Amino acid sequence: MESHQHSPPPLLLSPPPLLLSPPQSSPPFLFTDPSSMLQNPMHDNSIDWVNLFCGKNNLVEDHTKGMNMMECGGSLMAESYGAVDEKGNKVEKRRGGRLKKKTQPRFAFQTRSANDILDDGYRWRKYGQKAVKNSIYPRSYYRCTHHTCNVKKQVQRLSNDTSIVVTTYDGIHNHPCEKLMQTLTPLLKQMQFLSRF
DNA sequence: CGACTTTGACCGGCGC
DNA sequence: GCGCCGGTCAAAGTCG
Repeated sequence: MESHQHSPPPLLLSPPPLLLSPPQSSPPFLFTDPSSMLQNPMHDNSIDWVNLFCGKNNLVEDHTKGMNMMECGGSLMAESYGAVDEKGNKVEKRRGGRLKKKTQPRFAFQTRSANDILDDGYRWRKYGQKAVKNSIYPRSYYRCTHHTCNVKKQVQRLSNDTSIVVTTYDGIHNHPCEKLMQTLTPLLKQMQFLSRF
């Protein structure tokens, strides 16, 4: 690696937690037009987490969809804040359309990709696939393969726009992202070494 | 041979 | 009560 006179950007010196584990630290937002993520040099269809949390964001509430819409980093995202029960507690749909008290954060991403599997750096095991109503494409169910992690995600292609894949995350990873750790570990080691001088 | 995918069965809440 | 529907299970199959 070429040596530089200038110090590395602050991002590399002190990577924010979201770089190590995006879904863990990111707010529950949903990408609806993630054109900027395609420019991410790491993966063709991965999320550009860095761009996402930089810049000025415009927040607009959409009560009809139970979402906060936000423009950020060239992407349109949405936070699903879900339904509210009679006592004002947050609830969310669970299996069979049942409602339960919200216990885990849930956030979704819409990606324009030919590939159904969003490469988010985590390892997933598929545990089910279902045909869903009003969609010609099945919904796939994945669980994080990390033994202590209980995060799930659902992947479904939109029937009215077949180029868009909706990925819904259920829960928070309790471990760092393997891929990003692999990428960052050599960098961090080198920087720790250099910082001793 | 272990990790992962596929796929049909099963479960349980909801609406009628 | 019953059927529908979405989510999960688990056995069998596939892959590297």
